Amino acid sequence: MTQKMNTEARREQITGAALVLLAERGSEGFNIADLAESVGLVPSAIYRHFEGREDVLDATLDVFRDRVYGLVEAARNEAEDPLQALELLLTRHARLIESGGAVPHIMASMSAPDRHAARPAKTQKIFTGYVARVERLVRDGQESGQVRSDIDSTSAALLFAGMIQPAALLRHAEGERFDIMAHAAGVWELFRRAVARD
Amino acid sequence: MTQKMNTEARREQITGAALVLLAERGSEGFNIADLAESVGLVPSAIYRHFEGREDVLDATLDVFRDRVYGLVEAARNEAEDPLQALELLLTRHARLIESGGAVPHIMASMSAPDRHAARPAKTQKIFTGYVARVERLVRDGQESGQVRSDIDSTSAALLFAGMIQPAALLRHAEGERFDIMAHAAGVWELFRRAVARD
DNA sequence: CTCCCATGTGAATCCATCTTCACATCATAA
DNA sequence: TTATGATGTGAAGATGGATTCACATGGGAG
Repeated sequence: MTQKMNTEARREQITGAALVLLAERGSEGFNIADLAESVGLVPSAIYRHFEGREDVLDATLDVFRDRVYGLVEAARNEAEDPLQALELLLTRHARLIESGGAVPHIMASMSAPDRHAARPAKTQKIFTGYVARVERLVRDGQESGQVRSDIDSTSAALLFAGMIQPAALLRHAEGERFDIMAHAAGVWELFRRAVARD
Repeated sequence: MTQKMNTEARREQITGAALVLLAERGSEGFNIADLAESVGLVPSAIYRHFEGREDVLDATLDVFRDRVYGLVEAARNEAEDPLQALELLLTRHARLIESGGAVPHIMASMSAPDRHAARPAKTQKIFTGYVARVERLVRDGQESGQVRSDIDSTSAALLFAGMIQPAALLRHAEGERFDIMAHAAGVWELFRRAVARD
């Protein structure tokens, strides 16, 4: 029999594995059997720790949110200034996607409505929260004079989000052939030119 | 009994309805019963015109591709120059999303793998085809001197695609409250500043 | 050391779809 | 007008995955 674990540790293990599966296949392809297998359990064992599939997804979404928001906070703290924070954030997103943690893929896939329908609302809230955090960085940049004051911070934040999303799709489509780090660098140049005060 | 129709007309009606349903709920929530109902048929009738669910999705993807590529061609033909074509294209995407035809939503949702797995490859091909077409517009702009020649056309094309994708998500999340036309205008200003030769 | 409850298992069972099938009906071609 | 094949219908069957449940087992409190 698989080693027993207390529920708390097991839940973390499971949500972590779920995040990987979601990045690979989206929520449609996500199923309990594969999830169980990926943590070395039998499907029914999942129900010792979660109420059901939807509950797993919900908990996984929490993990996801914390990681993504954590990325923004880390970038903010480590960078010297807001513009550099944005660049750092972009780089880290790219690296995350490169290593398989397809953030935007998850976003898109989880927001598809299902009949129980608490999940899409939650996903969307995570996205708007993300955009709001980026927007704050942009506004900070405006206050510090690095970013042009005549641009709309919301537009800039959405544009920033948009730099990452297609990259994840392409990465999925083309795999290794798509050099996502190079993409990040190229697109950052464009973004900087659009928003930076020169 | 529902009026009979010849298969060709019925297929068009069905794929059209499928596109609407996909935009609303993604491929996960897409089911034959609802599709049948939305064209006033009984589920089994769908099988008179398609081999099965996957076949419906495949055919719908064709319709989708033609519409999206058609949008690019139309913009190219109607505009005076490449840059204007891009702006026109962006506006039309926005309008399409506003009226419920959530293009990027469909993209993301259809690319999720399933076990038969021909669909994701096809979806991704549509996306890369779209990016390639936008990239051509960018290069045309470079040749005509409107667009800076020192930017990477692929990066620019992906950035362009990225202007639309988050907008569709937000539109889904916030509905009417999110003014997508205003977003398009704001983000276009940024894009233009990034790529236009001034 | 031993008992017990949280955790793990395998075999049902449930359930929502998709899919098939025998039968009905309409469009249309001759 | 009528025969025929294409299209529509309802009910039954097949499928795949989620969920439940009775039973097994091991880690740790006492």
